[in-house]
Amino acid sequence: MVKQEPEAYSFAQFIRDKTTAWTGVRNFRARNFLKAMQKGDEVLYYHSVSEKAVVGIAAVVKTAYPDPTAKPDEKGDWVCVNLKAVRAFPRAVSLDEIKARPGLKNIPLLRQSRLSVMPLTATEAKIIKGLGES
DNA sequence: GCCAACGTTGGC
DNA sequence: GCCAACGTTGGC
Repeated sequence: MVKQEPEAYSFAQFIRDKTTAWTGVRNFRARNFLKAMQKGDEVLYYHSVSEKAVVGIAAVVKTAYPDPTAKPDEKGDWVCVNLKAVRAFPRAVSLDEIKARPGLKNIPLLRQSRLSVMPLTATEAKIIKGLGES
């Protein structure tokens, strides 16, 4: 799952762009999760702050490579991945709904709200997709 | 290498 | 707009 403020880069914009480079991640843990992404992996797209809901699905089209927006003197080897927008959910899955699901109690989104890139188990992803596409 | 101070993020 | 949580920075 990746997280983004809709004011900064909304899923609607992402759909229009079709693909995007997921750059600008400057957190070590988030970076490690970026590096772990495999081509074809599904990515849930969460709108933070003003909307607080999972709004759609994307997919990894290119695995981690050096982030072109990172300055050479910035410490850490920052990476980005390329994502493609797959589809918007017919119905956004709100943070409240996620909190209400016992099966989603342990997702990093709830446990560590500031992490911008995080892994989900297959089961967790399935529950959220089930809600969003029902 | 520890820890206080500060900045940022994100939920409320 | 506030504040808690977290990460980062800098003094010691």
